Amino acid sequence: MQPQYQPSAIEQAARSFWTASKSFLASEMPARPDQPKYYCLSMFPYPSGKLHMGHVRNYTIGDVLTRYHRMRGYNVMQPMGWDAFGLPAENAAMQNQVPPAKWTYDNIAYMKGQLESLGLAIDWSRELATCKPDYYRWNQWLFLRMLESGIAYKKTQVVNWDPVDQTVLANEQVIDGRGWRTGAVIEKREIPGYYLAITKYAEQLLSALDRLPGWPERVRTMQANWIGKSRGVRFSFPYDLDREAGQLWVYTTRADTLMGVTFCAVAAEHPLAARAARDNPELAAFIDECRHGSVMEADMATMEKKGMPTGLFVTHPLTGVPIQVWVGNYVLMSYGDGAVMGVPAHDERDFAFAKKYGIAIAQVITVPGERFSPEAWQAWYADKTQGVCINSGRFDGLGHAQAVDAIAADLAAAGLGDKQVQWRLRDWGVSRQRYWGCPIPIIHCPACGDVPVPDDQLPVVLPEDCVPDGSGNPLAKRADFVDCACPRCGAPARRETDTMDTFVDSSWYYARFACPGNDTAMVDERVGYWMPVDQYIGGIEHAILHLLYSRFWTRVMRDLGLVTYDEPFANLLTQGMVLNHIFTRRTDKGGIQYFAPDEVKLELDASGKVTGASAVADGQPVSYDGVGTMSKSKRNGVDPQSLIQTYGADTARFYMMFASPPEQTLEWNDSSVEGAYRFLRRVWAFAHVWHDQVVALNSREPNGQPETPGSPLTGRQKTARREIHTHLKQANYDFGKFQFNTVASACMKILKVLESPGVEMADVGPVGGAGPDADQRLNFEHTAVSASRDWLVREGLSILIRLLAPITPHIAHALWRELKYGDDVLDALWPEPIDIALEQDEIELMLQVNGKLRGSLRVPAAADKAQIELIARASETVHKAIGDAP
RNA sequence: GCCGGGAUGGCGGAAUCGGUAGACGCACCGGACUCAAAAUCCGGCGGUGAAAGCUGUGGGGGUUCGAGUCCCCCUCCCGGCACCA
Repeated sequence: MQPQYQPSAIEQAARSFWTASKSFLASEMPARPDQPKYYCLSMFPYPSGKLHMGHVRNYTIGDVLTRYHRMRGYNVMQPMGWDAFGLPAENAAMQNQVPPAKWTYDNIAYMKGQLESLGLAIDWSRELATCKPDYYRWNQWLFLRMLESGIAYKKTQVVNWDPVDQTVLANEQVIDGRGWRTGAVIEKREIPGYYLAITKYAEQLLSALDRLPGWPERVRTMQANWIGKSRGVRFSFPYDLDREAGQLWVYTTRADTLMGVTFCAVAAEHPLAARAARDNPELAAFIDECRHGSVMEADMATMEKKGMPTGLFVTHPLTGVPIQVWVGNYVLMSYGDGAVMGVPAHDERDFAFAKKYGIAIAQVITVPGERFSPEAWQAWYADKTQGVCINSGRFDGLGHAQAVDAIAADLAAAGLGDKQVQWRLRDWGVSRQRYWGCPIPIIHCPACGDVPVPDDQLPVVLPEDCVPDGSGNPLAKRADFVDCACPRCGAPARRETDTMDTFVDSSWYYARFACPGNDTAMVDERVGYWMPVDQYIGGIEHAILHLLYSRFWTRVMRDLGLVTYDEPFANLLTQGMVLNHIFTRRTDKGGIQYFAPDEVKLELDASGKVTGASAVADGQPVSYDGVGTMSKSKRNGVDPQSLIQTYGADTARFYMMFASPPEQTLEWNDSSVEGAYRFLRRVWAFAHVWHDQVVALNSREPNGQPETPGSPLTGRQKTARREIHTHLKQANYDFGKFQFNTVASACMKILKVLESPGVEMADVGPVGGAGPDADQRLNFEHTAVSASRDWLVREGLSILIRLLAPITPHIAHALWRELKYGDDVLDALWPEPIDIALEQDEIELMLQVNGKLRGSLRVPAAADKAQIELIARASETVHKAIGDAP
């Protein structure tokens, strides 16, 4: 055994061993029939070039769980793949004149090497890349099924247009009016495209959230908010304009205030607004302003309410009073019918609007004991469950719920409306005007219109040699792709050049992992064995987009009879981000200069407190700007590759697990990485020192885990053993809670116990001076004390190595073999604390008198309450505490 | 505004059922080894105090023999949603 810990050598050897023994090949036919399956999945990466720390954290968490469950006896599967379509490939292509396909495949090859160097227990035989035809053909196939069932449909609609990426974005991909990827201000454009009717599943997607106890509360809440169910009344104001009769439909959650309507407001894009603008240039100009200006403002919520009267009047559905219609910039065309009733007395926005334009304010709700004033209505009328109707004719005196019921009933009787549920969720627009994506399998025929590509012509293969130049979709210029024959009439036709949103690709990859190699079906019976995913791990940033789409896609597959489960991910762990310190300096020109943490020297006071910072280069002060996500622009990134090269994968993994619980953010600290390395070195050194004794014992009793040592343990050894088993018990508890930071600390504590001098000394009272150093341990005589000591060390090390195995698999693998515990720690039984070891003769009790801590007391573990009280009363501290009391 | 999560030493973080607050690590301080330094090892490390003790988990109340933990009120921080009618 090497005396020095050499991570690169032992890590390479361990990985060669795993590869040679096909250790991580998963099978639907487990070795033992009673083995439960455990499908552990980390969100697959986009092959952007190289791994970042977020990936390392994500995949380490997944790997720890995979290896832990394997040693616990589960039939585990941990696959990996590549979310390989996407815009960065096109951008890189434009910069380097390289086809996106080549760029992507090169990145995959490099990043796969990086993942392998982390020592992940991945079944690479299931690897997939979404940009390969054998994967995306099933996107196309399912899309065609959705067209048949009406889930997929084509429409022309105002869409979110990202001017930088030159493509449409789904609502989910627009954040604060900007593109989720580019940050560019989104424009509105009317473009035809394909949509998936996710709204048909809105009710299911919402109600099933309650049946996902393994998901974080936060994610479920975010999805519920996004789906946005609201109950109210949809009704119409009839109108008759120049003998052109019609109805202005609106939606309200506050039908009880219907009698307080003093105006109506419609969105700029509303047909009624367009009609009024026909002979009103001023209004037309205003509508134009709204259309172009509104989304430009990132802070729409605080934008001033603006409007203009249309001069058109509609009729109040119950009173028949004429109501003026306005165009309002605060009315959204995309929600409800793009029109609202205006009740200034009981709605904040309507109030602001009415006040600005001098529209009447009519109170129709009163709260007993409060005096109404339009300015102060919010203060006393915040809760709609209080208050009753007034000035509302026959509805006077009704509370909120009864008034809504009564008014809805009257509207229904008049044939003008009824109660309705309204959703915030919109259908999912999947057309993208981009090259590097899955082709939409449609052919446009001049005679037959839009014709689906027949199944036997799938996949529609994307040419991989295009180099985009930034001027639109290069597919449109590829005659060999575009020109085709209409499948229906055979006439020359054009192939659709839009590709699918890449979120389609990631909506079902987890199911495909269960069925590698099937080229005749999207999925097969093997999904029945592996799915749903038992543990999914990924970033919180996917809480809405990817996770909601996947839940929707799963339901579509279920309704087509492809799968039988409702939810794809039984348990979800959202790992925290990896942060690092940010150092800056203001430049002369007023800009900000960033300094990498290793370019900064911290100034400390005598207690170790940071008092200032300066740049290493020039000694001038820099300011500390707290922590933030690692990024190139802030110069605070740490490259996983150099970390692994310096310390090895085990140190990187151990540090990641130790620094913070998985769900919390992790603040980078170079010194703590050193600490992790130091610990693993100490583990190795300790194993080296005891190598011969442990090997001797293991060779004598190859299968032996005897629960009693050959010669009895000394008192100190007994205590040490109890401590080890107590830490083990704690570690097992924490593993169950996914609290890996305290598991790591339990490992450190166990090593500390094993290293403590008392373990190898006879009971001769307190040991004077420092304990014997490592070299002396080797020369220790083989007395009875040393025999029981060897036994204790062997047991302690076997526990420690197995606890470490999921976190630092390479060193655990090497030590397990070096010390002859067995051939493969992967096959070792998970360690369990032994009751006898946990027993104590004496226990320490804390003495509290009147709630104040007054000392401690050692009593026999078997003592009963009366005995303890007797001992306590006899103790001096108690006497003193009682005696001092008045 | 609404929803969710937080606040514990110089720092990252422990504390499972209401029962020794600060485990473990980092940083720092002292010592050993060394010509010296690094590495390593030993010891110390919330505040205050010579000590006994007192005090201390964002702030204020409460329940309890006993509260970081339970209840009420407040402040601040992080994340999500938001002219959603």
